Amino acid sequence: MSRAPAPHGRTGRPPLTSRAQILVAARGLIDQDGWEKLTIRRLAAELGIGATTLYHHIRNKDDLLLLLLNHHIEQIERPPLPADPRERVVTAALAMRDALQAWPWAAEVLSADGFVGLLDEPAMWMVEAIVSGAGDHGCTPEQSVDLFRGVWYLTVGEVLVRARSARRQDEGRPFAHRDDLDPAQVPHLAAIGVRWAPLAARDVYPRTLGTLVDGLLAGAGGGGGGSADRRWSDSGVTAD
Amino acid sequence: MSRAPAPHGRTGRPPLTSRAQILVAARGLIDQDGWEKLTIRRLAAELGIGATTLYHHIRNKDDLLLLLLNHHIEQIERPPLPADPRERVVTAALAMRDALQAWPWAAEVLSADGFVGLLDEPAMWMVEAIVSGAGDHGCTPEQSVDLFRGVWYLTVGEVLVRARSARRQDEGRPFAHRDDLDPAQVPHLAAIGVRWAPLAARDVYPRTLGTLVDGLLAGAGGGGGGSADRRWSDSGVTAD
DNA sequence: TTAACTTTCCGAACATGTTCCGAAAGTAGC
DNA sequence: GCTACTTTCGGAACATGTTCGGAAAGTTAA
Repeated sequence: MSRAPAPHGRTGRPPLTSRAQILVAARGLIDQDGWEKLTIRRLAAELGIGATTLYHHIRNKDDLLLLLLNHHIEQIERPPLPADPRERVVTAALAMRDALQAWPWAAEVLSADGFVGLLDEPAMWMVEAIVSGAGDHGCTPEQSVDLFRGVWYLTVGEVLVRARSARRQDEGRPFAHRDDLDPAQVPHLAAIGVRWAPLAARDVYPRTLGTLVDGLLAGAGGGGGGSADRRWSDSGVTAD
Repeated sequence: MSRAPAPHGRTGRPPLTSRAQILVAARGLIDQDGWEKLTIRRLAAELGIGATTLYHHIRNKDDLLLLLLNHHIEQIERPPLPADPRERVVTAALAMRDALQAWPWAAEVLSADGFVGLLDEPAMWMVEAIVSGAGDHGCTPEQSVDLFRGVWYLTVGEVLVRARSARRQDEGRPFAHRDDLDPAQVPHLAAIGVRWAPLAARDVYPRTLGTLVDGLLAGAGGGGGGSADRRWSDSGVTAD
């Protein structure tokens, strides 16, 4: 049942399965039956190997999902990055959001494994684009990191909440979905009442993102003047 | 082994356990051994009942955590809500953040069960405060919901990401924690390098929140004039 | 007392992710 | 060919959340 006859001076039992095969099979199962049906034992059966064998190629299931996510992000077409710093930040953030949102399982990995800091280099261009946009606008490194974090938190929150809400019956029913709200206690919520659901279903991420970015950029580079880029030049990064 | 001899005209076998007892015991276990150690079987053992019996008092484990969260939020002291709309929004948002952040398990429930829309009335004052602040500032109901959603996404993202990051070795190591970043590919990230970690460890939520709220309020009520509150008055809500 | 009926309790069982430990299958040196 | 040695494979087992079917323990009606 062996496949490759030991490529080189490799010793030990030759592998029956490769990590790449596992990823392909996992991807196939997800595309076919949905990601909820992806289970370790099922994946192993699909590959014709024992369940526990998988654990010699992946650390655990979260790790598997993370590998799939990285693979998915790698294959995203990079949008052309605008020269204008503000537009670059917004463009990259939207790409981040779309990459995660198009992925029903992203929420699992996002929440299950921290996710941040676990992405490979191929995903870094989004971060670099945002940080560089901030820097080119005049932000200090500190302010640039703050900007990225703000954008990142907003994005993660949006993707997670909406992904979870969508799985329930009614799309995005945050609060006040029911009409039993006491107008004396929560007058505004009661006034909105059932209108909340359709309102919350709209996609306002681009607008909210733009507002946040504008505010953070204005509070950083705009008023301060040209002294900010000094700290970047310490490391050889110059605004081009 | 019975406890109460059938309070009223109740029929059937008298309950050995009440939901309240379960919540108290769960709370005790969490306070004692940490919330990771809270398991259905352990909780049942602590109560001296069978594991499956719990499922006649709670829907599932997520439901249990949700009940605990609601109970926790109920006991939060409500901060005095400022009359100024903008300050009211910020105050309520900070209260929301603190309530979730002080709770190591919040992230679990947040991500595990959607969470939004599952809170009881006692938590609604935070939402009402934010929506009312927006309304009093001149936002339409639509704009008010958008404002709340922006704030909510930012808050959820911040709490989730930071909770997850904290569990790992190094606090908040989003990206660029390692120094093997290629300066040719990601110059700004490489320039920041290991400085990212301490920068990302700072709490910038209040500042980011303030910026977002200011931007959303300015984009809604500020320029439009006084026509916005017409839609609120349809439902009998007047700015006081 | 007996016979329904109702509600609560719980042991057995299932699916899942994961760990342990030994068997299997190669290569390298003799 | 034989003996190490190394690496992969996978069955058994465990903890966990959860479901199922029926036993247990009451109340009400006859």
